[in-house]
Amino acid sequence: MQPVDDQLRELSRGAEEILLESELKDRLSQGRPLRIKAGFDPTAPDIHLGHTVVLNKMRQFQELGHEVIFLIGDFTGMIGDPSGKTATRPPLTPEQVQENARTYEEQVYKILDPARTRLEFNSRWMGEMNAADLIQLAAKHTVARMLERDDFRKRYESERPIAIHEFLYPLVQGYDSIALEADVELGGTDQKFNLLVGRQLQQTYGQPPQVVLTMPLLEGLDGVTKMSKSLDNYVGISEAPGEMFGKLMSISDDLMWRYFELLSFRPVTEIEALSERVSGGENPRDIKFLLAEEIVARFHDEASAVRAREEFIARFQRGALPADIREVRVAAPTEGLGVAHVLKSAGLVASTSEAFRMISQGAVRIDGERIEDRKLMISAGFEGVFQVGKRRVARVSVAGA
RNA sequence: GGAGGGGUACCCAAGCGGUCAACGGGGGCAGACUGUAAAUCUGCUGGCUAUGCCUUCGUAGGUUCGAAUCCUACCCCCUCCA
Repeated sequence: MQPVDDQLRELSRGAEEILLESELKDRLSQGRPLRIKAGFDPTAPDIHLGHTVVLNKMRQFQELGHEVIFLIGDFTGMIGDPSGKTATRPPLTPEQVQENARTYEEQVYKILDPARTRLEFNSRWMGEMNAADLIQLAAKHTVARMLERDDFRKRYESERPIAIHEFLYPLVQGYDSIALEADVELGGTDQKFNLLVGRQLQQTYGQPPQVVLTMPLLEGLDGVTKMSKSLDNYVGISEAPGEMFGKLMSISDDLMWRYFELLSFRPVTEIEALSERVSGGENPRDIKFLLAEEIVARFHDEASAVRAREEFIARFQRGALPADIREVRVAAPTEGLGVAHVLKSAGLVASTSEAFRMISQGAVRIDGERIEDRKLMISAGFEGVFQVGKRRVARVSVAGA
């Protein structure tokens, strides 16, 4: 194992908070592999880069020789965690949970080392708990302490309802730490309260309290709100290389540094050097290329990353067509079909109204030539590459009836 | 159970009898520019058999030449009282 100070430096990189750092140091000094716990809700099996911030940290622990436990909160998921939500989440069936867990595994092992990851489900111990056990657990914590949690307190003060089971949720999560005898628990900053409950409960159950390590929430592509699927500002880790590369290139030059900090495996010193190169007048785009390539290579491979970059340059710098163009056949009467209808049938626009709008804005091209006549008829038998803007392309063949 | 406020396009939000397919902002899309799908600027942002027509302002009716705007009923949300 590496020296404690080296480990500590590595582990605190990018971390929002470590409670308590001195305790982490002590545990690392024991020279044994620590049990690292991180819990995941089985409701969102489509992992995006935002989720990987914590996964990256888990991986670091693995690389340092610690035991990482990937805990799927199937029991809690079946109840539904309503915290911070406006609407109650629909509870999941056991089948859905199983299905989601499988999807999770496939995706998560792109970052984690499967050989060094222990997969657990909290139903293993929670499923056996009876009402008396649960009440006993509930007796270990007080309402006042629950109300310390920001969202509970706000709701309580503004007289909005808090259901009793919402209080149970952090308790169950804390109990997971007891069942696993966790040394460290990782989570996003939004999990801080729950993680701290775990610390407190472990102590009442006679265990040393776990170290809590929180990671910041990654901003989405817009750079403002946190990355989430519902806001559609995310990069899914299963996305195609080209798509992933393009999305990463679309982030603002400022946001790029945040992504480097939280997503890149490059050493901090190297990132600082990159930053200086930009200050020195280098094109930030080229630095962004490095980021996009690293990420694409991580979830696909090096070759795909290089190809994605080359295609990006060809397409957006030189205006070339993408490598694979979707082929579409559109049926037309013998007298032909208006452009707007061809575009709509080919799925390049949502409606003929949109097609007309795009034409009037100069966004439509056929075989590279800009179309200005909205009444243009495309005759049966015509075949060509239709473009709407830079990103929507299809090779359309118009077949006679 | 009582009193009051509100439901408008993807989101927020104006409009409160005709000039409203509906101000403004956000988001999105497109164009220009560019060393980037950065930044910036400009435009667009209901549908269609398209310079006209059709459907939209919680739902269903009604008044009116004419309603998102007025009336009635219903549904939903919020605040206060009990």
